[in-house]
Amino acid sequence: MNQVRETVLKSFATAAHDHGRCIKTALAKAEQACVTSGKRLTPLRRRVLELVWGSHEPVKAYELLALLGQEREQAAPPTVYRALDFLQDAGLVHRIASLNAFVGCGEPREGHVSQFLICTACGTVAELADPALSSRIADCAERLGFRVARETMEIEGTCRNCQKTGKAGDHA
Amino acid sequence: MNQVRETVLKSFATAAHDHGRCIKTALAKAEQACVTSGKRLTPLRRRVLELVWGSHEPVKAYELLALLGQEREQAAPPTVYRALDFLQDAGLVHRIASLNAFVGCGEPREGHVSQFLICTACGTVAELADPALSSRIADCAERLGFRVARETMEIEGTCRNCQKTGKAGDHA
DNA sequence: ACCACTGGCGTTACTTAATAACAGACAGGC
DNA sequence: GCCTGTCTGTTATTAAGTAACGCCAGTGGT
Ligand SMILES: [Zn+2]
Ligand SMILES: [Zn+2]
Ligand SMILES: [Zn+2]
Ligand SMILES: [Zn+2]
Repeated sequence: MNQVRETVLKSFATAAHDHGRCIKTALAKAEQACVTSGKRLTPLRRRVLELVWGSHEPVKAYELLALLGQEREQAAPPTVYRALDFLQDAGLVHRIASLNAFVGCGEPREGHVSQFLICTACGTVAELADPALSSRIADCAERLGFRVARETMEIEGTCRNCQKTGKAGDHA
Repeated sequence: MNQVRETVLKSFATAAHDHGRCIKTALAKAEQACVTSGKRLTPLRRRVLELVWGSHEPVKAYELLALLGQEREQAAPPTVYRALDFLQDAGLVHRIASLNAFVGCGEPREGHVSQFLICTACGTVAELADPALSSRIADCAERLGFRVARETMEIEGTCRNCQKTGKAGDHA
């Protein structure tokens, strides 16, 4: 049986981990990825990425906009959407379609699949990378003559912590 | 190996099938489902469902609104969103989150999973119902202590027809 | 017949999400 | 220095979805 890798390691592990480290390593990896791929991680883009990594909960574009607005005069929708577009293309953040929100990617590789577990109680999101799942999808598709280009998988439910603590909040 | 069922049978089969039949049987099933579950398929809801079934391509809420506006004076966003909410709850239509759009469900059962193949060339959507896929997801989740409530799976790519005809349109 | 309660719908107004289009700034290559 | 492309600022607009209020028809009890 294939081992499931949970890329956002701490996400469902402990509520109060050293999230500063998460942010720091994420930014370091991002810098690295951009250097090797020749993309420009400008201060604005870097800052937006940092804000996205503010937590392991998905962030809304207009929340980012508000945060940006606090620290610089000029901040309009295109400001944040352009940065997010770049970050998505670079594989540094993912968009969660079912939530209209964004999360940082713990393992930036361009064009990799996105499989997410979303806890509707605490709002936390964990990113999976299960090859068996992908290949099962490829199987289904192939049998119908369908060529897969991009997969969006967003699984809502309750994480271990929230099951224990009986939380039932509505981060739907 | 499990057999993959493609619930919207004609969707990727022939471009010009007898879609009138699709609509008719879909509406008949819907009536039936509502009767047995004690839900009220009012004229408005029925009409919206019919419009959703206008094709096998997902329909946007505001397109529906425009269509409704042609045939009745009174049509505001809540009109169509309320109907769509009802139809979703009844399992008669699905929302495709990655497209902000809606498609009719060929096999109305309340609360069943939604797995979609979306052709970015012709816009057509096919609904899968692969239990093996679901159980694989359940496996992954369980290993992380995650309890699954709802799964959203939206696979983009190219259908058999569009591969043959070399179409590359952008119904992204 | 009367009343109260409900669910469905019309209506207005608003929030949130995202994009278009144009202009200035700024860096790197020549 | 100057051209060129990319990044960003700015304004405006479209698309998507929701809140809140009130009307009315149907229902069910008294
Ligand atoms: Zn963290
Ligand atoms: Zn949780
Ligand atoms: Zn059809
Ligand atoms: Zn196609």
